[in-house]
This record gives sequence, C-alpha cells and structure tokens, in this order.
Amino acid sequence: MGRTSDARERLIDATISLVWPASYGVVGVDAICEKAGVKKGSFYHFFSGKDELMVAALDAHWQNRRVGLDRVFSPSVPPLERLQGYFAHVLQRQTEVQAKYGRILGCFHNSVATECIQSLPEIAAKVQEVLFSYRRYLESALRDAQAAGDMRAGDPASDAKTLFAFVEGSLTQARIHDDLDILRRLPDGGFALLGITAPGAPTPAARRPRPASKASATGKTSTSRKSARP
Amino acid sequence: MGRTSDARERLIDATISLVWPASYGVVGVDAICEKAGVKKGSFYHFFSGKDELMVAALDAHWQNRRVGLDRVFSPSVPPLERLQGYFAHVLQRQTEVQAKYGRILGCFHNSVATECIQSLPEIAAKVQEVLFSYRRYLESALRDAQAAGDMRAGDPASDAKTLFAFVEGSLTQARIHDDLDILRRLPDGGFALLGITAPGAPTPAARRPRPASKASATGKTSTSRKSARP
DNA sequence: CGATTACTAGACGAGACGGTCAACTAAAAC
DNA sequence: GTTTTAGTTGACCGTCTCGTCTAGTAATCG
Repeated sequence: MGRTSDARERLIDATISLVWPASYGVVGVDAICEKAGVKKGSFYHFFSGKDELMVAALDAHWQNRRVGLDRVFSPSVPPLERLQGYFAHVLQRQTEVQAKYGRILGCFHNSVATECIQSLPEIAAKVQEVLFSYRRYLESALRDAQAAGDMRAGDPASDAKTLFAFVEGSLTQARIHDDLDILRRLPDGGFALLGITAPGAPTPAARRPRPASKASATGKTSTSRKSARP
Repeated sequence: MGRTSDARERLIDATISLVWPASYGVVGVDAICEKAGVKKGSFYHFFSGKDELMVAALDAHWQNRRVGLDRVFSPSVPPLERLQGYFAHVLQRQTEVQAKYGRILGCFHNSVATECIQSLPEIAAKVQEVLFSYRRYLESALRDAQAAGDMRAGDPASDAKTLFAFVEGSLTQARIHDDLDILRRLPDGGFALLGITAPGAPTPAARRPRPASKASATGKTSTSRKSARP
C-alpha cells in the first residue's frame, strides 16, 4: 500500500560510487542525495542517518561481490584452480573498476574498515563481519586443497588469514599507486605464500611471459596452467 | 629574533596521535589545537592549513621511523637477517603502539594514503613519496640477498613490492581486527613469499634475548630454521 | 633602552554539516 | 471514490568546520 520507490537503492548506489573512490568522512549526505536525485526528506525516510546508510551500502556491495565469489570458489572446481581463478578475478575486477572510475580503488570494505574501525562502531562491526565472511572463501579452498594433498599441512584458518592479508595488501598498494601490475603478481605471490611451487603445471614462463602472448588486460596470468587435478 | 616556541612540534605530535587511531577526515583543527595546547591563531602562524600540517606530520613520523629502519637494515647485517630483524621490528612496534594507544593501529602512512589518495593531492604526493622510500629498504636488502646467493634470482624491485604489499596488508589486518597474531606470521609468510625456505641462522635468540624462549610476544615465529649461511 | 620580530590570544564569520519537520502527493486497497 | 499509507518536498535549525583578523605579548637585537 502507498507508493513504491527505488530511492533507497539509488541512495545506496550513490553512496558506493562516492565513498569508494574517496572516503566515508569526506562524502556528505547532501552530496549523496544530489547524486542519487533524492531529497533530504526522502533520505531520512529510508535511513535513520549517515551511518545506517553506510552499513546498508556495505551490505549491498558485499551481496554483489558474493555472486562472483560463489562462482569462482565453486566446490566443483579443484581447490588450487579456485585460487587461480580468484587471483584472476581480483585483477579483472580492478581492471573494470579502473575503467569505470578512472583509477584503481582496491577493496571497498578494506578502505572503509581502515578509516572507520576506531570511531564508528556500527560500521566497524559490519565491515568486520563482511571481511570475515570473505576470508572464509579462502579458508574453505585451502582446507580442500589440504585434504586433496595439493599443499602442505597446516592450519587453513591461519593460512587464509595470511593469504588474505597479502591479497588485501596488494589491493591497497594497487589503489595507492594506481598500478595494476601489483595485482598481476598475485598468483605467483599467493602460491609462494602457501608453499605451493607448482600450482597446476610447471608454472611455465610464469613471471612476465611476454613470449609472443599478449597477456590480456582482463587478468589471465599465465596462459597455460594445467589443471591441478586431472 | 623574536621569541621561540615548540608549538609547531606539539601540533605535529598531536596530529599524529589523533589522526593515526582515527582518520584524517574525522579529526578537526580545533581538536588538534586543543590536544597540543595551542590556540587557533598560533596554528595558522605555523601552518597555512590542515593539509600542510598533515604533510608535516607525515614527514615527521617518517623521520622517526627511519632511525629504526636504518638500524634494522644496516648493511653490516647479513641481508636475510635484516629481513628477520625487520619482521620482528614491525611486531615489536605494534606491540608498543597497542600499549600506548589501546589498540593496534597498523601503518600510519598506509592508512592516510588509503583515505587521502583521491581527494587531497598534496597529502597523496607526500604519502607516496614516503611509502616509496620505505620500500627501498626492502629492495636493497633483497638485492643484497640475491647478490649473496641467499635467494633465487629475480627482480628485487618487483619482489620488494610484493613483500611490501604483504607486510602492509598484514598491518592493516592487524589494525582492523586488533590482532597481533597476524604479525607473528610475518617471518614465515615473508620468507615463503620470497621462496626462501631456510632464512638466517636457527633464528638464534637473536631478537629479544629470552633464552628459554616460548615464543615471546615480540616475534619469534618458528623456533627451528636452519642457517642459510654458516 | 627602544625597536624589531616571533609568537600568542581568542573573538569572529561564512559556509557546510547532519538532521528535523510539517505539509504535500500519489499509488494501492477497499 | 474514498481511505490508507508510502513516499516526497524543501525550508529550516543548531552545531561544527576551517580559516581570518586584529590586538597583544615576550624575547632578541642594536
């Protein structure tokens, strides 16, 4: 009953597109409203305040991320290939982000977390929850890899934290220097971190191949990795 | 001529101690002035504005960091031991930070960079400069390690970027989750990343003496590494 | 000493901030 | 078509923001 509206979604989209490149603190409610084409009054009809909007935006962004991660981390794929696919996915995504926003932005949740962890408890809680869920994808893949004998024994939770730190660190460096190359080294670094010398195949021209192949901009690292499990 | 004052230094100290735990955006000039015990008029006598103060604070903090890094990365120490010492240094520093601020804060420059890279060009430039200088310490150690035959061949600049991403990522995760354990895995992860299986000596009681050691809080990782150099 | 200079003091202003409100509109339910 | 209710509008408010400005104070120099 009453009329319907997509103002809520527009506000969330506007929030992501304004906060991600900049920061939570520097983006005001007025700017978000203007970008979304929503008046102040409507804003406060949907949200109790800026913080609640931000929590909703973090959640919405995470829901979007999840569909890609569910695909990449599908249990139908051999665990080491999941990781391979994940590294490529990260690079591809940031390539798209660069095209859309004009620069690399890194991980939205990580940036917001760094900024808000201290002074905004509700946002901090949400962002921690998301990052925790995120890390579980890695943890699960590592556990499967161990079970399959694809990597050395160890605590998957601990390894996931380490790997996650590396990925997030690479994303942040990519953001700071607006440099995609850092993300191209994700596979080599990631597998080295886990003590996996040959992810699938011999890790062929592994480094920067550049033989004749022209590494596509979307993220295939080495063009010829073989399946980790036949 | 005229009178002297340490207000400038007090303002810089106050800036670091307020911005580091929180963020640049959320800390106001008034708060900084109050913390420093300096009035507005004096503030604008020393600085043209908030941005310039921030640049000065970033520089001052970097100068402080440098003395520790110069010690840790002394060319008189074998390259792999420098890295070992560096990882321990990071952990020890954050332990001190936790004691002083009540929580882990991670890397000051990295946090500010993430927040300011887009909208504040002067701060962005300064922070990039500092992070670049920082990375050179790693690069130099890696180059020496290679020259000494302590690690596989490769581009030291590239390896340094990868390692730096891992360290910064670990620091950020430590900040977000207020968890020192992530930093305790720095040596294992760092050396694995570089493909080094056996770093320096048995990693002697080297760092924190702690003879009958049971992984002291400052950084012993694994107790049994074999010497890479007799 | 008096003059010059470096610093201090704090009231002030313009504007942006997050947030409120009461009147209004339009769609859906009946 | 009337009622109900979700959504819209934009003026408004108190507060906080960065930054200005003028008047004043203390140290150093000649």
